[in-house]
Parts: sequence; C-alpha cells; structure tokens
Amino acid sequence: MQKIDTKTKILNAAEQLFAERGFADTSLRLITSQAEVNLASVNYHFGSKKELIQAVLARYLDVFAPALESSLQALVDDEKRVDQIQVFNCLIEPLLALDSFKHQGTTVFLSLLGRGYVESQGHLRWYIMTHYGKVVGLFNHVVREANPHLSKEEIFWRLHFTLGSVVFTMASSKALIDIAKADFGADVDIEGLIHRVIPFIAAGVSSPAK
Amino acid sequence: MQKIDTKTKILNAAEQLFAERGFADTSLRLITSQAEVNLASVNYHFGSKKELIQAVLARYLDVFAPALESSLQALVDDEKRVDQIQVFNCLIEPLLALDSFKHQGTTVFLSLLGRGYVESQGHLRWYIMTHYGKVVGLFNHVVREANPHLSKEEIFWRLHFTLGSVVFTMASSKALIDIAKADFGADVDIEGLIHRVIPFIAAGVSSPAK
DNA sequence: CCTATCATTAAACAAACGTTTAAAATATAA
DNA sequence: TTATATTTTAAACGTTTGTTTAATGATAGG
Repeated sequence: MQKIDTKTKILNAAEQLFAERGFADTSLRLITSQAEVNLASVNYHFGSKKELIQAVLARYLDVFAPALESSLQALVDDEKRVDQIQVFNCLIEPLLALDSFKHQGTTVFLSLLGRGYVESQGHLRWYIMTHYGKVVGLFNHVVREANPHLSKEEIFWRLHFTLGSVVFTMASSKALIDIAKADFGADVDIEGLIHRVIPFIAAGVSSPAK
Repeated sequence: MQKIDTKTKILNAAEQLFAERGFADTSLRLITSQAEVNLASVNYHFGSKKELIQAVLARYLDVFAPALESSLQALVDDEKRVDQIQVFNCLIEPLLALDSFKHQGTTVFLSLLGRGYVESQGHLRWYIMTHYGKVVGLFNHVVREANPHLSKEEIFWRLHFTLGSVVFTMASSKALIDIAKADFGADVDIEGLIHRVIPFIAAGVSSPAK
C-alpha cells in the first residue's frame, strides 16, 4: 500500500465531484472532506479553486493531447489519403487509454470537458487553445484532408456538433446509463457508448453539404 | 408603452441570465438588479429559486410542447409512413416559432434545456416527464415509426446524441457565432444554425445500425 | 542538535448566498 | 371613504462560500 500525497488526494476527489456535480456546485469543503485533507490545503497547493479546476483538467489533457498528437501525426505520415473513420480511430484509442490511466478516466475526462465548455464561459476554450493549440490545429488539418468536399466553415460547425453529441452524453452518462438499464435492461459501459456514438457522428460529419 | 408586472420582469431577466451563465452562477441579486425589482419579490412570487427555474422553463415549454404535439399528431394522422426528415420538420417550426414568441427565444430555450439537463442532476428530466410526458411519448413513438430498422435502445441513445449536438451548440452559440464571424467572416443566426445542424443529425439518426 | 524549509491544522475572515420578516405602500371592494 | 387584501420594500436572518492567518508538526541539511 502506497501513500498518496495531499495534492493527489485533492485532485482525485475534485475530479470525481466536478464530473458528477459540476464546478459551481462542488465546494472546496466537499472536496477536502471526501479527500480527507484539510480545507486550507487546496489554497496552499493550488492557490485558488479556479487553479484547482485547471489542474484537474491539465492532468488529463497532458496525457490525452500528446497521445492524440502522435496518433494523428502517424496518420498523416503513413497515409496518402485519410478518411473520416481513420480520424475517429485516432481519437478513440487515446480516449480509452484514459481508462487505464485512471479508473473511469474516459468518462471523467469527457464529463469535465463538457462541463468546462458550458460552465466556464469560454475560459476553458481559451485555456485549451493556448496550452494545447498545436494538437487542436493538427486535428483540424486532418479533418480537412479527410473531407475535401466540405468548407472550413462547415467543418467548424460539424466538429462542434460532434463535440456536443459526445460531451453532452458523457456529462449525463451516469443518469442515462441508469435509465437505459431500467428501460431496456441493458448494461452499457463507456466503451460501448463510444462505439455507439461513432456511427452517429461519422455519418453526420461525412454527410454531403446541403 | 405597456407596463410590465414584477413577475414578468423577473422571468425576463432570469431567463437571459440563466441561459448565459447557468443556474448556479446566477444569483437572485443579479436577477433582481437586472430586472429592477426588489430582491424579496422572487420569493414572494415564486417561492424559491428552484421554483423560479421551473417557471422560466415552463413559460417556454407551455408554448413549445402543444405546438410540437399538434405538429406530430398531424403527421401521424395524415401520413401512412413517416420518415426522419418529416419528424425533424415537426421540431423546427415550433422551435423557430419561439423566436417570435420572445426575442432570441429559440436560443434561450435550447440553452436552458441544455443547462437544465447537465446542471440539475436529473430534476429537470423528471419535471419534463411528469408535466410534458405525453408529447415526449408521442415524439418517441413517431421516431420509432420513422426508423423501424432501429431498436428502442438504439433510438434512445441516438436521440440523446441529437439532443447533445443541438443544446451544446446552442448553449455556446453566442461564443461560437463570434468565433465563426472572426475566422470566416460569416454571419450566422439561429435559423441558419438549425438548418446547418439538420443534415448532421438526420444523417446520424438514420444511419444503419452497426 | 539545531535550524530552516515545507506541510498541515484549527480558526477566523469577509463576502455572497437564499430566505424570512415586518412595516410601508398600493390596489381592490364594499 | 373605509376596510381589506395584495404587493413592494429595506433590513436582517442564518448558512455557506472561497480565502487567509497564525500556530503547530514534520522533514531534511549542516
């Protein structure tokens, strides 16, 4: 049994509560009591609640962004022509890898991403663009190559529709999975959900322009 | 110039702030100062903040739900076989009608819907099902008729993916439209956005089951 | 061992929160 | 007009919020 330091205990408790209840509805006292650390240690180690939120997100993005980048880079290096399915596969693997990085990591990461987008009034978008702008640009480039029939603008919107499908579903995944179990008796995990959403968004992104 | 009563002034201010900043990040003091009414009048007229949130949503749902219901009912009465495009058309008109019901009504309604889904920990879903369960059931029935090749479970998830695309985009529509204008010089309004998302979600919902 | 740095703790801080109160003001009805 | 009911108001309520303080504990280097 290894000893977990205070900083990590805070991050672990915070990410779970943030994903489940959102940032505004999660108090530092709730976090520190679940983490079994002192209240003041959050400000000592992270400075403020806002910086704690960024640290929680950064812990995932620092794993996810490089994995996605190398995955995308390998695609553009190896393939002469890329299609949309290949682009999505680049996303799936780094996403599912988060589940071995942390328990329920994929769900937590996508929930945090969704909540960050709708709760932070654009702060998160700015944070991601300034810290991980390179991989975002690469992703955009690859999607453009895979969909030469679509304009930049059309791709911009369809990627946001895609992001909406994924993060909205993930942000409510706990409740939705419970409903699905009650109504259909079907057990769905996060991997099943991702493989369910792929045909949906692949068809949407690659649909002909109107 | 007509005089607006306190109750309406509160609802107008609240819906705008709720849509822009979310429920938890909007205080009653912010609402009442923008509405230029006394702080205590919220509790006097609505009882509590939670009931105010429900009232804000109810004002839209009481217009939207009957319009959608009659639209769907006309479809099942007139047509022998319905397809997915027709089902979406039933949604579009009542949605856009909210823009003449109130200024920016469509955006506000969809933002509120999205925020309610992810912020209220299931309270809103319960509220909608108990108060507007009839039209929800009818909608589900029509979608099933339009997609006989899909199982109940598959439809359940794809409708949530659809909802995610729409409400997530709408919840961030203000920022997204600004970005799109800066990057592409393109002016997009809410109607243009809806007509842009239709091909996306139509292709997604009607895509073959894996 | 002593000291200096880092970490943890209990307590208090000011500010903001939703809500309640009781009196004043306004509107309604007889 | 008088009496009754409704609405508005300023003030205060008790909690909860994020943050700070100052004292204590722990750890490592000389």
